[in-house]
Amino acid sequence: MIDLRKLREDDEYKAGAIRKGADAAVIEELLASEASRRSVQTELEQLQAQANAASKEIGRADPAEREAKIAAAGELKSQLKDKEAAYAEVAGKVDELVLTIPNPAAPQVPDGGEEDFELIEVVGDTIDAPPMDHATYGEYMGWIETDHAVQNMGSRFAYLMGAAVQLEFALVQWTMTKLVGHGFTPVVAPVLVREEMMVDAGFFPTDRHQVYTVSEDGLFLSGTSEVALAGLHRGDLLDAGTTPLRYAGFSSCFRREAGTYGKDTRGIFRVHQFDKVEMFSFTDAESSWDELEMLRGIEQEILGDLQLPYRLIRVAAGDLGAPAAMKYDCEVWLPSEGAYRELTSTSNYLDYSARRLKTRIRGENGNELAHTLNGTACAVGRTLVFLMEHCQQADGSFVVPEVLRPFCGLDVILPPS
RNA sequence: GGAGGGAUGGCAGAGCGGACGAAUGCACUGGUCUUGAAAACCAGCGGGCCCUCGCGGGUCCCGGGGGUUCGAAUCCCCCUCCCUCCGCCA
Repeated sequence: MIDLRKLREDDEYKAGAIRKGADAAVIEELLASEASRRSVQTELEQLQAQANAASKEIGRADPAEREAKIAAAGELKSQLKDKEAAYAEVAGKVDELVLTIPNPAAPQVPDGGEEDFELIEVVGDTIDAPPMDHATYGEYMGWIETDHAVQNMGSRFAYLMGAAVQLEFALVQWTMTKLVGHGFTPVVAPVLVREEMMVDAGFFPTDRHQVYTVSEDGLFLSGTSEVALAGLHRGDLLDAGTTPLRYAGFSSCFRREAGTYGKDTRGIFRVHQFDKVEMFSFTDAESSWDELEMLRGIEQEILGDLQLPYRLIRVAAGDLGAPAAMKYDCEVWLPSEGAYRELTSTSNYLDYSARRLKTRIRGENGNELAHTLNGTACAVGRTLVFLMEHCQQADGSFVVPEVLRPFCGLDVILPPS
């Protein structure tokens, strides 16, 4: 949730929201509602003060005077009811509108949409397409089964099988080990969450269409463990000095992929269910930008260790998603497509999500909202996609990246004879 | 899934319609005492929002949301969670 006071007072903040596609008219409507809410609140509180005083008097009054005083207080009560209704109406308007305003883009974020990113760094050399793209190769190796998956579960589902499963767990274990070394607390996060959690983490109402609903129980399947990790300090007032708090969450992730018909339909590049190791940090307001650089560094370290060629970009304002103020993407070279495709991403949400989560830090001069950040450590399925093309040899064998070998006990995986 | 019992400040725990934002203890902070510490004593010791340059003031919050009442931590309804017993289960 945005900072209403800042939206009112800071023009650059407001401009940042508009750069992300927020409707300027809606923002003005929100600001007008909020101004009206404040004035109604003051009036309401004055009435409440009168009513409270009147009631207290009744408690102290002589029994003889009570009846008259109760009648007088009853008069106030009806006024109060009207004012309460007026307040509820204007507050409801503010609450409704405020959730629709995205977190303003930070000043350093470029304008524009998907194509308008800022290229920061290109690492490693691109290679030519291997004999088989990942989908063909996955089927060839017996690693990806989609025929029955489609019949049983529908499109965009796959069975992962054979040595690919060992690679999957090796990636998870290797990543977790690395993150523990960086001071992260490992977490296996619940995937089903309540609606309030989705709202507080910043996913509802804007991304509701992307989320699977378990309506009978009022639960939602989260698209990333970020949701549950954000909830780890929901409502907490943290002591200064306890941050940063860093968590490495593992979970399966579920996405409806609405509106992506016909896009990335082959193999497992874009599926409804995948596993992911996610980094999540709670920091104070002063250190979140440094933290973002640290998360970015870990992502680059992981890609470097896997020897995947990639480019680092700063995502443009229009492509940030509602809660991020700034986002880096690491796009890895996908040889079969001759293009860089997104593998990992890290964002600074500033206090946008913490405001709803009510995650605060006790400070010398009052309490302040925490900042939250997240970053992909390893999107397992998609990492396998890239590995299947980069580690694929001319003879069809698969050379396991060196860093993973201790974690799966595999070195070279031979094709079926 | 069935039957009961609960949810109060950092923790423990009173209060069960009227001066209660809430006793008391512990923890914590400052002070007195002490060579120093402990003990003892004194004081302080929530959160959100609004108004105010500030001092300060107001309001809301006793799991969450509604309701009754002049007045609710206290009474009623719904929800969530926890505990005990039974059933089921990896």
